[in-house]
Amino acid sequence: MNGNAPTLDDVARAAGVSAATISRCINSPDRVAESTRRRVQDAIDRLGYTPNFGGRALATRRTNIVGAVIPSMANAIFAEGIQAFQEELSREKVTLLIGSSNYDPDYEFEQIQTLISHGADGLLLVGSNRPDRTQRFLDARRIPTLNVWCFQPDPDQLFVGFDNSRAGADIARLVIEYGHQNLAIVSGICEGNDRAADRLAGMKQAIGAEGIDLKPVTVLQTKYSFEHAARAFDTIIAQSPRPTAILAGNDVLAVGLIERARSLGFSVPGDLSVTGFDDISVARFVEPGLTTVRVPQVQMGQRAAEELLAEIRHPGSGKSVEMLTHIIRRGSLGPPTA
Amino acid sequence: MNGNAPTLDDVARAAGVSAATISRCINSPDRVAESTRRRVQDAIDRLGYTPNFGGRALATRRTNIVGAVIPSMANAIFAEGIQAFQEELSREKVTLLIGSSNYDPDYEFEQIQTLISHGADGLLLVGSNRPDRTQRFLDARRIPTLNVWCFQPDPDQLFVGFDNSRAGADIARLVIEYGHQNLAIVSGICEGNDRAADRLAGMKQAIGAEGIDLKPVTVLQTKYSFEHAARAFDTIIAQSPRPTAILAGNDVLAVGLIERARSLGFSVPGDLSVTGFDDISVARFVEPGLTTVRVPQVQMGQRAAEELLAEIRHPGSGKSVEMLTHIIRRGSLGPPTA
DNA sequence: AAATACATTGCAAGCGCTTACATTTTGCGA
DNA sequence: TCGCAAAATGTAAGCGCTTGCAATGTATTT
Repeated sequence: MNGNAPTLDDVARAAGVSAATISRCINSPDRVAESTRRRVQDAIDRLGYTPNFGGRALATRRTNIVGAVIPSMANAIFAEGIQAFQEELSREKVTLLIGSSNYDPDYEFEQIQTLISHGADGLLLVGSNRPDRTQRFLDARRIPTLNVWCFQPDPDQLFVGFDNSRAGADIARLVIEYGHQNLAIVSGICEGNDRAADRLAGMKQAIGAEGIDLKPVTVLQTKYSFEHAARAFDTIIAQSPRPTAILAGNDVLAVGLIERARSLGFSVPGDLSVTGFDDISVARFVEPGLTTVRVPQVQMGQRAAEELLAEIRHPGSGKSVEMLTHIIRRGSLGPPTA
Repeated sequence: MNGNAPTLDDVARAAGVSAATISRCINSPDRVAESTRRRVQDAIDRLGYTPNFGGRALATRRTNIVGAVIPSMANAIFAEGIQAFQEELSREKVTLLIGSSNYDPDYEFEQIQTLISHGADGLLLVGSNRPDRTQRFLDARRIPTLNVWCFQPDPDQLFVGFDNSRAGADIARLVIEYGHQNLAIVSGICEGNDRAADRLAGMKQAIGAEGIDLKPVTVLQTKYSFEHAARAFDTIIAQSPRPTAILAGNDVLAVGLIERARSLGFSVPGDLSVTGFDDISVARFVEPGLTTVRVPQVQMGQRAAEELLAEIRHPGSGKSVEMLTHIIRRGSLGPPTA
């Protein structure tokens, strides 16, 4: 904190009223006479007073902080959603504390603990499968928690997300409709990442259901970075027969694949089709544009804020909501060339 | 907060000692006998106790929170630096609260106030020119503040950044060295953004110094987005004579320009060279790779954390540090074709 | 064995705020 | 003008924690 911050008492003295009145001025202005309110506001402005957070937290047993732990800040995947989430929160004067877990469950747990001990009234988490230890901690502390980016019909947990598996199946089916028989999948790393796992499962299931033999389908799991995607591309392109389409587990991978393909002289989708997942903003700007699954990030962020706040204010009142994804067709998926 | 959280007193009772001892166990374990410490630790674990943040903040007048206000979370520009900043902080058990200002000075002020009232011990801000109102507030509260992404030799303020103007001049000079005479600049919006303004000023100054007439140089200011860059490209490409090189104010703009150029059938750098600024991760992955100014983000984030913490713990001890940028040459800049 | 130093622990005040309750002021009808 | 309800304000008790100081216990020295 900081030594010269004026306190309620300072303001009270300056305005010639009691501390309680100042407090009321701030928290329920309508319980204070117009004239005093003006005088108080004046003093507040003059002194540059800001309520001390610790004191308030202590007294109300509420912090008006909600925490979010996202897997990564380094790419744009969560940026828009979080931004929307934050905007919605700040409309309600609640502050967002963000931690990032780097896709590591242990680190996620640490971040959660930090957030909680800093008084978060509620938590936004990405995905839903976490270690027992984490889940037990959450349960024990009865922290309102909402999971995004996934959806399960589970009455004990709150979700604002979508069915990754179904979306994965959708895009796989589309690729097959285009006539591709010879596929490869570049997935994110599934361990500890239910979104990646579900997407992959959905893709595989759809591929199998369409009567394509899954065995020869190359499936790679790799980190979400352009570099890793490029390396995955090199592996895949060495196969024979060479796949005519690559399904990527997200757009970062897909863009990495496309860039690598083109810099090696392959044409997309001429020699090779690529599909993505997420529809982040680069998806529209790579050449060719990425055919991908659109995730309603902004809407998801907003709705998550609403439901989480509801749950915080009236436990039990938050509702799970399933959002729909749809496929955005751009140029990166075309028919295979025989 | 949350009703069932155990308090110090609970632990004290469980361990059969006084609250003070528990507190000491946590904060200065060496002032407590080995045996008691074990007993206390036991009780803490058993009860799942976590210190209440508000109480602690109130008692110590320290929150161990530092705040950062970045202009935007929606693109990757600040992501790496902030990530590095956060990692450095968490090594010291300090938590980072992030706000984003959307490049709006008013909103920045609001975010700063929120951060302060939530008890931030110090602040990381991007750039240094802010409205008087903001600066006055900061001064009045004597909040340790550190500015990144820019550098000025000002003993009253703390900087960990670099000279945008010089870097802008550097890259402009390089473009001219390649033989370009007919230039355009697509800058970020300079109002309220000293980095953008400095970069632009540096570019102009270098261009003038190299004996090129500045008047006909098209200078556009636009928002940092692919879309806006694409629109700027359309304006520029309609000029005659058509510029042979476009200097972009940052990589987002540059990538947007390149993508737009290529999708309209122009070759880069054949028909047109493009340079960027920042060296964000896409810069390496667009086709062609972006020739740009490398900003040592990670290093900047780390160093900023160190200096800000120093300033917080011992006011006056934080040091400003100027970092160096250098140009990364990739394929997007080539000689003009006559 | 007494005196001393030091390590360990407890006591209690107070950090800045909210809020139930008590008190004062105001406005209005009779 | 008085009485009374309602509105406005004040009083004071904590919220959970840290920390200076006091009290106790233990080891060391003479």
